[in-house]
Amino acid sequence: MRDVAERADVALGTVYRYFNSKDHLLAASLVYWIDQLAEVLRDAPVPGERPADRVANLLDRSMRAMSRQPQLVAALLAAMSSLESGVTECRERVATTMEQLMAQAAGEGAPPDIAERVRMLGHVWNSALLSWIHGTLDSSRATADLAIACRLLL
Amino acid sequence: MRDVAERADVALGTVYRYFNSKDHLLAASLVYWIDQLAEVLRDAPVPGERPADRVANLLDRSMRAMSRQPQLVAALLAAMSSLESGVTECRERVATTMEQLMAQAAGEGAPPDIAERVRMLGHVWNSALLSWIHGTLDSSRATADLAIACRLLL
DNA sequence: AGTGAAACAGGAACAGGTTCCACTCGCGAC
DNA sequence: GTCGCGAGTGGAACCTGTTCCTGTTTCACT
Repeated sequence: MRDVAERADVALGTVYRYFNSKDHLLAASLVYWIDQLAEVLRDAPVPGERPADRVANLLDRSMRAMSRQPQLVAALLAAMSSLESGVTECRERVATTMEQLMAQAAGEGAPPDIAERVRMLGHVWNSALLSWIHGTLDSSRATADLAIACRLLL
Repeated sequence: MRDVAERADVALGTVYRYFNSKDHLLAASLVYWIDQLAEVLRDAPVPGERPADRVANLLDRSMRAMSRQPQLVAALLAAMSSLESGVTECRERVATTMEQLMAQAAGEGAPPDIAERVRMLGHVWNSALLSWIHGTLDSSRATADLAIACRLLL
């Protein structure tokens, strides 16, 4: 945090005026990151025959984007799982963005209870990401799990 | 950690001989906790007609057990999402235990690709638990999500 | 009995996230 | 013009997880 303050040319206390904690700061920067990713993905319509294919493709792309900065993403996601209050808001914004992207990618031919299914996919996405940064799953296996979940759920 | 050392009547360094970090200590105690829970659940066969019902019931019970000590569970789960090395082993032990329980509860009438489906359920379980301790989902909603996932996946 | 390794005590020291406080400065309201 | 206020400064201090070091005990093995 001292380094951040120095790089931003402000006092340490000033950083803490805008962010409750280090985790909050990191989580907020993940929100920024994801928003940018979402913007890029929104403009590039996902290919694929069936909804499951399209959503799987979307998640694959997101995964790929993240796996270009594994350490950064690991730090940001670790911060996201903090219990600190300011982080909660960030978590919800990220979750909403992802579900919107998925629902949109599902598009035509999606089952009527799509929202429910997309929420479940959101859960799998969360957990797969964590498994990845925790080293339990490498990025290709995480992507594979996501594809499986899409197939089973859509 | 100083308090732990004092309560255990050992020196601080001794605690660090057995646990890499505070997170490791907490994660290890979650492993202990879950193992006990698993023992209880193993002896009480889960009721339910179909596999989905039985697994949903199992997860409901687990959730109920955990929601008796929300703060403790929150602290332990927060520790589990640490990037520290010692914690990884604990995470894997917990995941294995849960998947065993679920596969066992699924029992007869389960689809042939049950292992895959149970892995997906494991993902949902992870994420639902986190959503719960993060306050995004209350425990009944988390249980509901788990039931939905069981229905869709089994 | 002698020895060496591992475990432990006791405590100092370090690191970095967080808080606190006294003070300054710019700016809009009156 | 000046008054009041909120943002910002600079730095000390605090808290607690973690490390390190020195000396001591325990115990299996020879």
